[in-house]
Amino acid sequence: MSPNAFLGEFEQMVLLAILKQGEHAFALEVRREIEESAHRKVSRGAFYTTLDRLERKGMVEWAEAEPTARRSGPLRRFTVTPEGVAALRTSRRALETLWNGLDLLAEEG
Amino acid sequence: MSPNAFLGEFEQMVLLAILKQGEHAFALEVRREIEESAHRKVSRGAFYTTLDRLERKGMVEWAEAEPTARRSGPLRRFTVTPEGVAALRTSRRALETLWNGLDLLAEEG
DNA sequence: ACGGTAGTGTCTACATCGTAGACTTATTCG
DNA sequence: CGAATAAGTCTACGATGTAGACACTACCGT
Repeated sequence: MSPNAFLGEFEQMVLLAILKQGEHAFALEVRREIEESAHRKVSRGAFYTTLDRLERKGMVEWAEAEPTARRSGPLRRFTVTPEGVAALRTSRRALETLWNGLDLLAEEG
Repeated sequence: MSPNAFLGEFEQMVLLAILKQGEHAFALEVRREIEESAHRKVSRGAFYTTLDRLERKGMVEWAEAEPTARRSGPLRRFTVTPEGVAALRTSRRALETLWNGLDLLAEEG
């Protein structure tokens, strides 16, 4: 994979939300996870566009699942690849290092 | 301030690096701080462009300083505003919440 | 003194990421 | 059947990330 495995912040959130749902997460649950954790609305467009980009980077994979209720079309279940986990780690470390020593700032308000 | 106080990842890094340098940080030192912490090159263009955008958002302020050595033109010293600190906190919390419970993933490699 | 070199900062241009909303297709309910 | 609902696709555009060429000034060596 390209060494330029940079991840945007929203991309990180999507990856993390998938991981939190355990293997083979469903879209709806992932979106809900992000909305609750980040306290912000996530539109379908934003969500799927980001998911597609992550797939193109090889950080996410998905498989179809059988429809279960009130749905149609292909139902996807997502998984984060090892590359995705590695990229996540890299991004986190960079920020952690910078935050190091400034943690007091993170506590207030 | 606008509710749209979103910060990109690089913007966060710039803000944090300024804070780490203490009040009135110099550009060179801030850049170096980022390069060392994130292990990546930071071009002048990327750096100043981001700084200007942060200033427009009211998250960074700067003042001129007297030249000290081997320099020319206006020498700037940067400061993060309270709004900047608040935005930083918000961004951090969103990701922290998502990382919560996945910390094992951050440790390996 | 003069050109080379280095330290700042500006400007332009483009790639990538973030985001909304309309559109499509298919299922359930009345 | 038609209305309401759900999952996913597509298009388009604004916000961020990033590089490199320019311009200006100060120091150095010859």
